Amino acid sequence: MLQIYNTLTRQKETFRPIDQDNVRMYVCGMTVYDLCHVGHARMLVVFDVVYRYLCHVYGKDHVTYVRNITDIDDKIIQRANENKEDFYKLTERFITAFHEDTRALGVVAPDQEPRATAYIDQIINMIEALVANGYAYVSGSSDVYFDVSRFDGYGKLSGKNPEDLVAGARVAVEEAKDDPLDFALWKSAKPEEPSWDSPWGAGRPGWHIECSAMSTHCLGHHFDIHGGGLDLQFPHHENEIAQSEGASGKKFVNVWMHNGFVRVDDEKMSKSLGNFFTIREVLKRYDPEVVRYFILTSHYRSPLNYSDQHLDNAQAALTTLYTSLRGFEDIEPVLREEMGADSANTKFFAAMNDDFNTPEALAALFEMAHKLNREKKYHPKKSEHYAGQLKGLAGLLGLLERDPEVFLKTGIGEEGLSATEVEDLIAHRKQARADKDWAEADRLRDELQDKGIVIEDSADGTQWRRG
RNA sequence: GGCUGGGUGGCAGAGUGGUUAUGCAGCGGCCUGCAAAGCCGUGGACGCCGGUUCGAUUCCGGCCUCAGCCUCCA
Repeated sequence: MLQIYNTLTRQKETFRPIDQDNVRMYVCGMTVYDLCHVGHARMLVVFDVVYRYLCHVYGKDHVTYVRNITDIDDKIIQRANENKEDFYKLTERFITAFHEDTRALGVVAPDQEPRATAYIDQIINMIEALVANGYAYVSGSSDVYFDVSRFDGYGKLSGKNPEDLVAGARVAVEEAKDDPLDFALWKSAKPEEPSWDSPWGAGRPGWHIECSAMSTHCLGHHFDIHGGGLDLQFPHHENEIAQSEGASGKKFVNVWMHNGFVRVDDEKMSKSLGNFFTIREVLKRYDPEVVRYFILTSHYRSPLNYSDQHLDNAQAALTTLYTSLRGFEDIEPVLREEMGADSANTKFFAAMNDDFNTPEALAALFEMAHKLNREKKYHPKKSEHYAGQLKGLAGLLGLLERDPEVFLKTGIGEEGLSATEVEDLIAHRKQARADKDWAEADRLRDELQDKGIVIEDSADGTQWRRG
């Protein structure tokens, strides 16, 4: 039974889909005005694993994953103005870059990727419904605001109560609002800004309403899982609940999931602190699977500290797993979840069923790799069987999807020796060894070592990898 | 100030009322021409102070401390 921690109830719950034949998940994706950084990578990878696992449990055709793109908001307009660039061109540019990054990271494409600007009609309809239901009002400046005081239970997701929020509000009170907690649904157009016609005049949607409109339009008024970064919990997701339930009169989402932050030197990685690393920067120095492994070494709700040392560690660990698969290049991934299957398998699924405990699941992968290695010499059939299972389980995490030889022999970033140059030096060393010229053989090995090539001799010959 | 969530061995990071996390690094051994890889074995931990308990890192209370949200943010 899959257990998921629900932010709404602050406890782990057995996951029961509304409809087993159509499990529905929505995740707040990117606001596209800049390149993605490692913090975004975490969100993408975490929910990619959730999606993969749901597909495993319920079947690929029975899961619908929607991850939106916000392509109109204050930051985008601001950035477009700074660049003196058309806002549409700006967002196109960063959507392209975003897709390149997700592909590089092996993130499975969602079933739908709605863009806010394609949902203006639905957004307007929803705002009209909110006005009609008495949850929204039009200000003197023709902006439309959500009236937080009208919505019972505001704050239940983030564990805040509206009175505390008012007391601690550091928000500059906008004249047009009745109450500082109220938030904009529709912003009237300023000169030189992109705008759309609406019953309240030309303008553009507020940020929060976009996600409510896109998610309910794609998945219905009531669906299973809504995810996103911890920083979206308040106010974004709180507002989504208020808007969606206010407009439909139905419960919005059953399970809310929030991933923790990536930190740098114990501080949140963020644009404003300037301590971020973009995905493409990191991928110049580390294999994408290394980055994915690194992200999965901590539980998705825990903080994750970013540093080169941690990436190096992840690389070493992943190399160990790939090394165990050497010689099983064309192995078929095997997935067996039945009871009584071997312990590593059981441990893996128990871990994943326990709120996607990927650190435990990775530990199970190493158990499987050990079994595989132990049997390699005397029971190759058994070993092959474990190799298939290892590939199958790792595949659910998006790991070990490459050919081991390719992974082990591909260098990232630095130029180094070419494969043929390496093979050439190894051939020379082979001759030296045949001549029992150990000094020359060791000299060649040291030479390779200096250039980042690790040599491994065995009865079948010499293997090499970049280390 | 209000609200969340943390503090685990050299590093990272799970978990548990009494028994091995796991990875990287270390140490001993096997294997090897020597290595590497692999295998076998091994040392090392639960912020502080109380309480509950036969027994607490694990439950309860207090304290210290860190991070996050309360403003755009994955």
